[in-house]
Amino acid sequence: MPELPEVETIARTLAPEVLGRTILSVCAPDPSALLPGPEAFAALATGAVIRSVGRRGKLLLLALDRNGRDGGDIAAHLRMTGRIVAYAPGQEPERPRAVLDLSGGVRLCFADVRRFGAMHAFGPGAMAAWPFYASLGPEPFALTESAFQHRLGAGRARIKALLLDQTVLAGIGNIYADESLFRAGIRPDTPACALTPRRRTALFAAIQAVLAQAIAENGSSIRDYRDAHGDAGAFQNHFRAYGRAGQPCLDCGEPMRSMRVAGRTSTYCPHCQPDRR
DNA sequence: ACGGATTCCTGATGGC
DNA sequence: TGCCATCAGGAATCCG
Repeated sequence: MPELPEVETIARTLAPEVLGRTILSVCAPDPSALLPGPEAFAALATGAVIRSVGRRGKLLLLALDRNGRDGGDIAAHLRMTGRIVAYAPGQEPERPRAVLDLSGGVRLCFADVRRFGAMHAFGPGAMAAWPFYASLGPEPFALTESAFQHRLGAGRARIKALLLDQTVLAGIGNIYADESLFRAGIRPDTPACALTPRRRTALFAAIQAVLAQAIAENGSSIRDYRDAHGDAGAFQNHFRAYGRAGQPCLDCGEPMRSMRVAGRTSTYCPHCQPDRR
């Protein structure tokens, strides 16, 4: 599922394919893929030039330019199975929900078997008023350690629920929450009020280290994730917690266990991630 | 207010 | 081999 490292990789691989190209036309085999609707999307996007490719949390962002002025934005949320792939002329998109035809014969394809994701088009300045966008917390790499400590608060909310909350920190999903908590030695259901400053420091370092390594490995490909060239990532080969329930802990050999936290399967080592310290 | 359950959706998987 | 139940989960929404 595309989280911060995957979307970052998509942005990096997509940029050289689409920067400076004009959106010539839009088609949507699945009209629900485009918001606020296929006609409105086409009206906002057609004729605009892709000025920059970026990321905010798990959102892939295309900044548009129209006649040298701000042309609005396109924000794609891939949820679980979404893919954004740039196809060269002659290549055929695979099961697209939406296709943007760009100058030079390039086609930007949005595919998404489970249809949870969407591409949103916004006029100039309008994206900032989108509630989801406006409520996003800070980027994990644009935040001081003390600010991170403060954002976790001192309530009874379980730490994993906080890491998954995009208003607390933007970009972390189930994979990187489990991996970060394992590396920090913190059980997923530990309440924030039980985390000492020392534990929070370890968690902050673990989050940054895990995300940086995952970006360096071009993300994690469990099943669906691909970058904008259609290539898989490699961080799934470095998982130490996610998906390893029943397998021996790579640090101590004890069987990994799983529990439900915040509605998600959470895998942890009962020895290396003891409750409350 | 805050946590939990439900909903959306389809393909992979496992049991029988 | 085929069928069916279960599971995967990001975020909106509802509910206690």
